[in-house]
Amino acid sequence: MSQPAEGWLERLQTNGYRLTGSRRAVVKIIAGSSKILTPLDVFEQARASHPGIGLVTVYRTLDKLEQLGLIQRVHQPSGCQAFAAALNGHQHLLICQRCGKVRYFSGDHLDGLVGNVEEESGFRVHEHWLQLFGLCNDCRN
Amino acid sequence: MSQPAEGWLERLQTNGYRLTGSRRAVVKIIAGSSKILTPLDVFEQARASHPGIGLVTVYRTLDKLEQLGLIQRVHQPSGCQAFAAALNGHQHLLICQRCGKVRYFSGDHLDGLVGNVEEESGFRVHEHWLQLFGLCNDCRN
DNA sequence: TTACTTGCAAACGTTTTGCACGATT
DNA sequence: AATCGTGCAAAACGTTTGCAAGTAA
Repeated sequence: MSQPAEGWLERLQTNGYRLTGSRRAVVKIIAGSSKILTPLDVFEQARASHPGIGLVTVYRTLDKLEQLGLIQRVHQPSGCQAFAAALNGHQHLLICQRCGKVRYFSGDHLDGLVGNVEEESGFRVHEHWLQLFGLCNDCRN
Repeated sequence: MSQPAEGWLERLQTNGYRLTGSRRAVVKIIAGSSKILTPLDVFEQARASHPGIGLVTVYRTLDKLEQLGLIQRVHQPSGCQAFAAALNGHQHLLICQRCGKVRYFSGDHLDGLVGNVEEESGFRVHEHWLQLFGLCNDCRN
C-alpha cells in the first residue's frame, strides 16, 4: 500500500471513524491513483481486493474522505462525478482529458486580477478555480 | 423581449430549427437573465408566458442553445446544473454564490503560466477554466 | 457490549428516450 | 404535405436513505 494511504487511514481513525476492510480498500484505490476516479471506478477496482464491498459504502467513504480534505471532486466539461486525491494548501489542477491523469500546480498570480475584478464588479471574491485541460504525454500519441 | 433574445431566435432559425412558442419562452427567460438558471428554474419561469410547456422541451431547447454557443453550463462547488447566457470570445466567470448572478471578465494573463506548466508536466493544454466565486453587492448584506 | 458500519433494497431527483399528436415551414 | 417539435409517460442514471445484520473498538 502506498505511503499516502497509511496517513489517510490514520486520519480516518483519529477522526473517530473505524477502520474496516471496505474503507481500507477504498482508501487504497484513490490514495494510490494518479487519475481521477468516479465512485463506480473505485467500486470496481476495490472489489478486486474486497469482493463483498457495496457501491453504497464507496459513496459513504468518499464523502468522509472529502470532508477530511483528503480527496476533492474534479469538475470537467465532460462531467463532475470524479474525485482525485487532494493536496495540502491551495493548488490548481491540470487534467488529461483522455486518461484522467491529474497534476497539481501552483504559481498563479491572481491576486491583482481578483482585486481588479472586485473593484469593477462590486463582488467580494471568496474562492477561485483555475483548471487546465489537455492531454498528457502518454495520451498525445 | 430583450435584445439578445431576438438574435438567439434568429440563430435558431438560421440553423434549421423552427420557432415555436416553447422555444420563444425558453429563450426569453435565459437570454434575459443575469443569473444562472437550472432547467427547472427555466421551466417554472417559462410557464408564466407559455403555460403548457413541458420540462422535457426545456431540456431539449437548452441543449440546442448550448450547442450553438449561446448558453453555457456553469460549474460550482455546490453543483453543476445551471446555465448562463454565454459571451462571444473567451471570457471568465464571476459568480455570486448566493443569488447566482454572473459577470464575465477578461484580462487574465495565463499564457506564461500555461507555458510553464506545459513544460514541467509534459501535458499539452487545450482549454482552461478560471472562475471566481463570491458575493455580489446586493448579497453581501 | 456498544456504537458504528455494512450491504441490500428501495426511494429520490435529474435527465433521457419512445411515442403519438400537433404545429411550423 | 412533409418534417420537425411537443408533451406525456416511462425508463435510465447517479446518488441517498432506511433498515436489519455484522463488526470494530
